[in-house]
Amino acid sequence: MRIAVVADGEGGGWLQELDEAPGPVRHVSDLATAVREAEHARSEPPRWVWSASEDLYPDLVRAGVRVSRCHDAALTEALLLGYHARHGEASSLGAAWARLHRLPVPDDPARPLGEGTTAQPALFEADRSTLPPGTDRLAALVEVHADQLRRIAELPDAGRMRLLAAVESAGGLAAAEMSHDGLPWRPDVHDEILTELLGPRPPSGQRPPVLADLVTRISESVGREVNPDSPAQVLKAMAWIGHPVASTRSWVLEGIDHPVVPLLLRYKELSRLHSANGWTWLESWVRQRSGPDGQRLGRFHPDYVVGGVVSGRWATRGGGALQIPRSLRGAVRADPGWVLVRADAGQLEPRVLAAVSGDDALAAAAAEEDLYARLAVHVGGDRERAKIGMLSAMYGQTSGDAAPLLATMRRLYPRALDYVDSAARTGEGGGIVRSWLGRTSPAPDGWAATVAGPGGERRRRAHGRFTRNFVVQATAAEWALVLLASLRQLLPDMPEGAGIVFFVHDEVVLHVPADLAEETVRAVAEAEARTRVTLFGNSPVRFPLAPVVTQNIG
DNA sequence: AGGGTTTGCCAC
DNA sequence: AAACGTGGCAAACCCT
Repeated sequence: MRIAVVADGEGGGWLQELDEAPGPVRHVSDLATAVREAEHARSEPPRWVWSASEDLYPDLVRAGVRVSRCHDAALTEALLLGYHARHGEASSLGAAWARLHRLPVPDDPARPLGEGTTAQPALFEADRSTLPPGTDRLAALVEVHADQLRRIAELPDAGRMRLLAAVESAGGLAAAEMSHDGLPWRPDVHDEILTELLGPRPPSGQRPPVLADLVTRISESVGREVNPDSPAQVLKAMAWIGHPVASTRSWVLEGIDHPVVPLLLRYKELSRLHSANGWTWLESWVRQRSGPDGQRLGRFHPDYVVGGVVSGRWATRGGGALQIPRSLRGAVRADPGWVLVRADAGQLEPRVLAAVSGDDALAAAAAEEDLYARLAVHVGGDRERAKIGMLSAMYGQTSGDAAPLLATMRRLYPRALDYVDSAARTGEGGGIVRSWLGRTSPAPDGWAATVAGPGGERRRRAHGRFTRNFVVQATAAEWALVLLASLRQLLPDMPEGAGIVFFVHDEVVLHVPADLAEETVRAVAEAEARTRVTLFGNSPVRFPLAPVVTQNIG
């Protein structure tokens, strides 16, 4: 059963059941309650059909309502446009409807601030769909939805795109829920870590003591004033002391034997921590004082952007949630009486390559807990070299040791290497490639001019590396989406705020009451099994997740 | 003053 | 060892 829904902007909305034929339109004055009731009315919950989870679902979640599944028209539209190499085009409901009626297509609306940073009451803002004023929005939604189902059915791999649309939509739900619940983050622990490394917090605008001291010592070592934050000044300083460098990147400086180098490297490391994730970050992104919205204290609320990356990985807006430095992970702590369950899909991309290419030898290695260790046995070398060889194949690296390693890989894993080499050739020719479920790489724009002009060969190669990596990275992102979708379904009933609280590409973190830890771990294992079979049937490839129950993930 | 670009580093 | 994919972000830099 599918139910189409649009909000009326006053807390209510219109619903319409979609069986073989659309049922009667029903207006409700309390949309959250109506959705909650419909969610539990049947043995199987409905699939909600709406313009965009991003627009409707945060309000529902704030009202304490969670839904099991949905069809997100905007995310689905973007997938379908992408399939036909039309990546840049607008994908909101209004745009899809306009294309259907051969009307001028409106641009997508600029996205409002994320749920993590705002806290408005649940009002179900009427319309971010860019439909023309006066349009029957429910009818337009039903029409676009039917059209999307038809367009999916026409594809050569309809079943795969149907799955992709479903898990992309589920990702939208999971993202809103995670943004709302937030990652438990202890400001006091964060402050301890910063103070330990940087010294006590300075007045705003000043350098922390440890950094200030390093600046002094760097200047003394060079023999004149240097602002290490300025690459230009560091370049001059290095030339001045007789060690000219082409750039001030850490790995370049590392090769230079001079007493100032360790000081500079230490400064870079700590300065990065201070500017990116220092006290200012803590105050901006972790709620420490209660407000009117009732959000929990000590939570980091990243604003996830589903479908924000061409490969299908998620992006985030603000707060840099996908780049939390390892040194700060200790600030992620379970509440008293609760635990964190962390599950990390190790070596995801080579496992994905083994599964999609059907390479028996690589699949055999990917049936093991440590794929690279097995590779090393095959290659007859050490694990580290085997890993470099594999990564070279997936990223298109050619420098350094890569060439001989790649030759070995090609001999041992011919089908796997064919798979990525073929994707690379397609990209070098300006073509498009697809993930396992049909997410499609964007066609390069202005290709003829790009290739003809100066640096054309270099750019051809670069695009080949992009498509080479795309077929693996995009499929890995699909694996993660199916896992998230499965996990949402399999988790036991949980109290408010419990569940998945963090997700980065191949790692999920759940925050649950301690007495639910065991069930949660079982659900993670079950979700992995379901994901593997859903995507790759009876492939021998395994995707070890090794869920760990902890108080902190540092 | 403010916007756009460059540099460099963080994550996977 | 060092330039190989996807990104976000901050500070310096460069321009209007």
